[in-house]
Amino acid sequence: MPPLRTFSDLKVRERQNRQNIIIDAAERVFASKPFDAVSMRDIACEAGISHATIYRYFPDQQTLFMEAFLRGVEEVLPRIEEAVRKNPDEPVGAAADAFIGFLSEKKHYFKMMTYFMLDGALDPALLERLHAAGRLILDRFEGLLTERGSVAEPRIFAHAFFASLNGILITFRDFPGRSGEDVLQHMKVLGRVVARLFEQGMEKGGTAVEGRGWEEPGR
Amino acid sequence: MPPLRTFSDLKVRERQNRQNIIIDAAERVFASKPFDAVSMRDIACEAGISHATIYRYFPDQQTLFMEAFLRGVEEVLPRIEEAVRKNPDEPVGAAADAFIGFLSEKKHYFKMMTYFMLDGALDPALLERLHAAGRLILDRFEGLLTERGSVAEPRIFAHAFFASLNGILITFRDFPGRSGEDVLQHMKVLGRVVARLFEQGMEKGGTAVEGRGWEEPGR
DNA sequence: TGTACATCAGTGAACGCGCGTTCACTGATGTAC
DNA sequence: TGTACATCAGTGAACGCGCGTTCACTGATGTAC
Repeated sequence: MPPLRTFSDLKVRERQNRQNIIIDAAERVFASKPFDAVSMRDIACEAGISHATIYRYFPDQQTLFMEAFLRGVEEVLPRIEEAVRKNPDEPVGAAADAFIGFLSEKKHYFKMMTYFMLDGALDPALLERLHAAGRLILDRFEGLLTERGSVAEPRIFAHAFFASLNGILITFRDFPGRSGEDVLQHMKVLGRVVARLFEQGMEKGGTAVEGRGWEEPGR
Repeated sequence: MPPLRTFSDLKVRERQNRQNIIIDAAERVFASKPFDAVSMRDIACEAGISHATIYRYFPDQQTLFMEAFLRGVEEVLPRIEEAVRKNPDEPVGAAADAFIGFLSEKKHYFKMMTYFMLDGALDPALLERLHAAGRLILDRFEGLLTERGSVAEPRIFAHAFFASLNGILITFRDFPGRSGEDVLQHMKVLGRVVARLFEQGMEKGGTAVEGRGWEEPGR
């Protein structure tokens, strides 16, 4: 956080603080009810302001949602780093564990990610921010995998690994009649299985499946 | 289809036909616009009836959606069988390919599946039908995997494989600035990578990751 | 053959609701002269 | 010191919309007597 030198700086900071309070409120609301049921009025109520006030800080709902989501990405990366640091003998498994643990604990981030991925009618500028965030995670996964061995197309493996972890989260979250603890345990087991398979694949080396190259947009 | 012996049979059949027309219309609407944007009025319009008429055939929206979705499951299984039959030397990869190809072609089924999995507020009876459908697919995947080798907990591997394929679909569908053909190609490559890793894991044998047992509900 | 009745597909209008967003306005604070 | 003005956070009411669902009703068909 840059120091405050002028009254003008303070004004900007205060505005940012107010924006943050709204995002905080949005996260709490997202955490408390299904995604579809979250309205601007709910968020405003949680933040203790009128719903009209939100529009003084965010141009529309999608932007607010995206800001809230991007916080999740900022948070998950340090979690992965920490897990890798603590488990140097099985970094991929630890990363999978951290990823699943975090997105399972903070379900609203995952719900938002799924929503954004699924609906597709996002403003292009917001979409680019979403993909930039995805690329950060892919970069980290690719780094972890290439430490275990060398394949012709490591990025493909990173894509597949990332997708697998997402799939575990979407397929098994909210399994009915299970405690949250059991579900988390099961998802983590699946994450370990996948991580081990990818590690073995990297150690075995060789080429990825034959197929055309694939450039991520904006890379 | 059972033969028609009585006028009463015919009446039942005709009612089923009308239900099917509504479900057909629903699928066409789902295929044409984002999930959130599909309304009962749209579906009625597509079927050429008043929206009130739908309620003479389905008690509510969720039930109609679920009926439409379950058709997808009925369709995907034969596709998998056919792919396996045609590619006896790499059944897992062929199954992954068929699964991804089908759900990518019929995007609305996948959208519905994601919606149901994500939102969680389903009627219990409908939820059970959803899980029964999932179990059918898991059974088939488990069978394919165990043909390649033996592990302590094959069901865990089937779960992870199923989840990975779902993850590929949700993570990479609607990649912006790509033709549908490119995206499908990429997803299929990822599916092959995952399939090969699972095959290798099964061939290598051994135990799944340590973890508590996991019983699917209703099994 | 004729009449009264039952069944049921189908319908347009209406209900009640909640949504995202906008607007005209208030009121507090700081500034220029 | 006082006054006119500018800025801007915040607001309640309203707009316009579309949704899922229900309701009272029509009209066609078959049935009982």
